Amino acid sequence: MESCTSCSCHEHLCIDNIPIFDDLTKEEKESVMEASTHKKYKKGELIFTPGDSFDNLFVVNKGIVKIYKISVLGKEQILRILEVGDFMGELSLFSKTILSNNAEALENTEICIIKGSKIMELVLKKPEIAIKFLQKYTQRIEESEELIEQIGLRDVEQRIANYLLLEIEKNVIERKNNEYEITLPMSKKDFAALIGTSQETLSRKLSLFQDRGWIKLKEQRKIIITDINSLKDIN
Amino acid sequence: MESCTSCSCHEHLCIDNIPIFDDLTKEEKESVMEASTHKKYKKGELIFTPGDSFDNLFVVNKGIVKIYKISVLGKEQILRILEVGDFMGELSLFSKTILSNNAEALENTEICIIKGSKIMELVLKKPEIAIKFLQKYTQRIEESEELIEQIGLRDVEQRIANYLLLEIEKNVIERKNNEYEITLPMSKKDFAALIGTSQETLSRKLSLFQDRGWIKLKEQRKIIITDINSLKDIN
DNA sequence: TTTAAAATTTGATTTCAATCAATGATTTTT
DNA sequence: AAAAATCATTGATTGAAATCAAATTTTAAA
Repeated sequence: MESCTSCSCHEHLCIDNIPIFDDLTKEEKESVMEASTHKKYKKGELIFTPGDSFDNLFVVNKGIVKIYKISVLGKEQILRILEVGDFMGELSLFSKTILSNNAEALENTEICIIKGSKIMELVLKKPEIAIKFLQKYTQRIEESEELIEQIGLRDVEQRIANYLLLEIEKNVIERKNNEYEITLPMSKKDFAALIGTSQETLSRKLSLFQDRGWIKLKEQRKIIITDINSLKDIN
Repeated sequence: MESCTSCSCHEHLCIDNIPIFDDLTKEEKESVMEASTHKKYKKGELIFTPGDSFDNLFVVNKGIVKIYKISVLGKEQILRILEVGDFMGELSLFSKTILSNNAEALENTEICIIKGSKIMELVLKKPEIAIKFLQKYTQRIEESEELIEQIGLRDVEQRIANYLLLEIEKNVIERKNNEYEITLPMSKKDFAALIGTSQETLSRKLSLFQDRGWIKLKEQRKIIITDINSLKDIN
């Protein structure tokens, strides 16, 4: 693979960030990368909006992206948060759909854009890749259904508790006995939009959790869980 | 293909009901059917519940099935309604997931159960099948995300209107000028659980729509749309 | 058919969360 | 460092929909 001196991007990193392509040979990876470009987005910039129609896979190479829907009144519902290695735009990959979501960079972000035709070619040639995509899609469906469950069946306190517990499962830094420090990957405003509530209600509930001795609110995005069992109990 | 005299099922019908397998040869179809069994469920019977773990694809051959989640308080959230040709259990097909939803027959239903290993074999051999699964999954994700949008961003009136308009798009029997007759594939109770509201609220809103001259409520499951534009306007 | 069981509708009331409003705290920009 | 903008908290109020309760209607079963 050519070294990447003529551009500021990191081609070799991009595909290596996507677990789906792990099993490709070096040559195959290079061939995919040849069919791809890079793009940078500043914090707050829109990557795509409803009505756009691309035939590409967008891979997050650096930064964080939110995928969301927005109502005529301006209320947001976040569908998911993408971190490094996650991809988007897959919905128009195998059927020619028009995108119906918004994607916005939550911080300065680098996106690697892989041509859809290249992916299709790969899938047709290597069914194992197809299987991996199917597994990823399966996971996506499950996550969507869990969000439906949260919004449809749980109250705000339960949704917050659920989110915090999930964060502990993957991200945590344990401090001392049974204290866990979470750093939100987004603002509280976005956190509210993810769990389907308003920022005011979220703020009130988090204060309440603190009053109850379940959590400690540190910096804007830092929360220390002090009583994990109580969070589990309301769930 | 052997004629199906020794059993009451209709093996030849089953796979023919699934568009994904349209392009298979006769031999391939037979080979799939050999790896499948049939099962009948009475109205109200559970087909699977959370915690179950099958490695099979369940195809609806006759009847209607609801896939749903249920809260500790007994509140239901329907994720989707399956009609003839739709399938379920796909989430455990390509990754070994434990099922997290409930599936219940809404009327007497026949299910065709295809071994997961057979599907996997097919996908590995014929990438076109993989593509078709990917397209189907894409559609599933979109539908889930639309449900999230409905529940998260729209009020009950909008959700009802949206559902009615979607039904018109696919199922309608047009009567006379701009009047459309819809037959719900489920009870109003289930309709409520699908759009994330209570049966009482749904009933009130439908009566309100009727008072406004937008619809006429006929039999329990029959609704005549008399003013489609008003339904579109609140959406 | 009669009875029993569900499903639906309507009424009264409560509740959770949204909205409106204002202040305070952070972060970003100039 | 100051100014502007964004984000977060807290208070007061409203509102949409849930819940509780009971009556009707429809469907299924004896």
